[in-house]
Amino acid sequence: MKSNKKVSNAVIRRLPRYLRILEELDKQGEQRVSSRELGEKTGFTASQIRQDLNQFGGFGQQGYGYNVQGLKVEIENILGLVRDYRLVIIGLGRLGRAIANFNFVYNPSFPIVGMFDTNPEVIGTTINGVTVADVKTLPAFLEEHRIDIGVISVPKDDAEQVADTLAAGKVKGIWNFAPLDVPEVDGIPVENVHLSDGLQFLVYHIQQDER
Amino acid sequence: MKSNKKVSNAVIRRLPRYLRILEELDKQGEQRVSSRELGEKTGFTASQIRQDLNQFGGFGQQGYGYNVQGLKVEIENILGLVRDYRLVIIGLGRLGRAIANFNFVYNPSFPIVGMFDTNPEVIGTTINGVTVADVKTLPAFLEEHRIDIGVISVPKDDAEQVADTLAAGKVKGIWNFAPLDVPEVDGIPVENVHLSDGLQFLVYHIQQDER
DNA sequence: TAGATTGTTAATCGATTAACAATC
DNA sequence: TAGATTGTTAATCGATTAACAATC
Repeated sequence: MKSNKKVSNAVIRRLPRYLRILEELDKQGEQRVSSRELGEKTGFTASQIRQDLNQFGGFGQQGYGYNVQGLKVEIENILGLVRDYRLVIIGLGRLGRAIANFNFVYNPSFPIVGMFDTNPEVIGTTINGVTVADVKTLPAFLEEHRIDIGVISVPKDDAEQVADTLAAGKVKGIWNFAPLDVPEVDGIPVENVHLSDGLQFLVYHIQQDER
Repeated sequence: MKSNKKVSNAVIRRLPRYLRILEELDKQGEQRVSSRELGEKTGFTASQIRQDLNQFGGFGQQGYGYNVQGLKVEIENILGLVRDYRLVIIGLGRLGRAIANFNFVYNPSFPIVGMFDTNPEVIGTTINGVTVADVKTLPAFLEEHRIDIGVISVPKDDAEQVADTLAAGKVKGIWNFAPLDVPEVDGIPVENVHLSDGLQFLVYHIQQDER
């Protein structure tokens, strides 16, 4: 760690992309990579990559570049990907089950350890080995277990209340899939996912091409 | 339409958010909204909102603000949300099925009219009324039907090849969920979705708070 | 050593915010 | 009319790119 002034979110959001490429290169057995190569593979400029990485430290070596595995580990450390993060998910309708399944397959370091819903037909069912409980039991569950991240996939109108319950239960972050922006509660970071926004952005460009 | 210089993507990406709020206000029966109110609800500054909207035209009225329904329609027009867009989805494993279900519920204007996979156990099954076909039949299907958007949810190593097939079949846009960045082919716009990146961004902030 | 590539400063570019005249 | 709020220009801010000395 080199500087103590806050690093911008724009930089942080690029780190997972760098990480993806580094994992790829590592799997291919590559030992070194230059900022130029990394630029080609990520679509950013070499200059920007060096600028970004130097916010955190001088990970490279003049005349050589970066050690693939070393840089991968550095970025994992920066992002905090050094331990598992335990999730609960609230709302196991279609969307919730989809997220649970996706997460089960693609994010093994983010185990979902609790599932909650209000629907009596859903409560008691088992998804990826976890039994869905009544959302009324959520506060007690959060009290008992140390939960890192709450995933919200309930209907829009219930989302804020769920966020409040999660905040009261001292989760450390909220990953929201309900189609509204959940505001920060108690300074707990929130990541609002709006898949449809990306689709609408795509449509804009499709329509531009049609002119 | 007022100016003909290209509007930046940063602006376009904010439009779906404005639209969400306007739909909400419209549903609540609100007739008018000021840039200040819109700013409070979206988290952007009033100044930025006026600046953004004026890239496309003067939709407001001094001393009054914006007409909710009018502005909603304007933004829908800008984004191109004036007709349905027909999708095909390739890859109906866990992730693909999740996306298909999500899309079926939340994006009714984006019907999935074709589903394709390589797995004999998946081919022939029906999801939301659509029967999964062998991916070998995809080129013929694209030839026969006018498809707007191809959704990619195949394993990483197959994604680029699928993208090429979609491009050859003259889709107008690609919505990619495979965990790599599909590059543009033939200038066809691509929206790469990386859910895990958002989760990693969240983890960074969680870990910062723990300092 | 010579060549390559970083780390870092300075220059540029673009996006956001502030300010206010226009006007409903 | 007076008050409110836009549209728009100018100022500021921040992020990206360029350049190059340092150095492996």
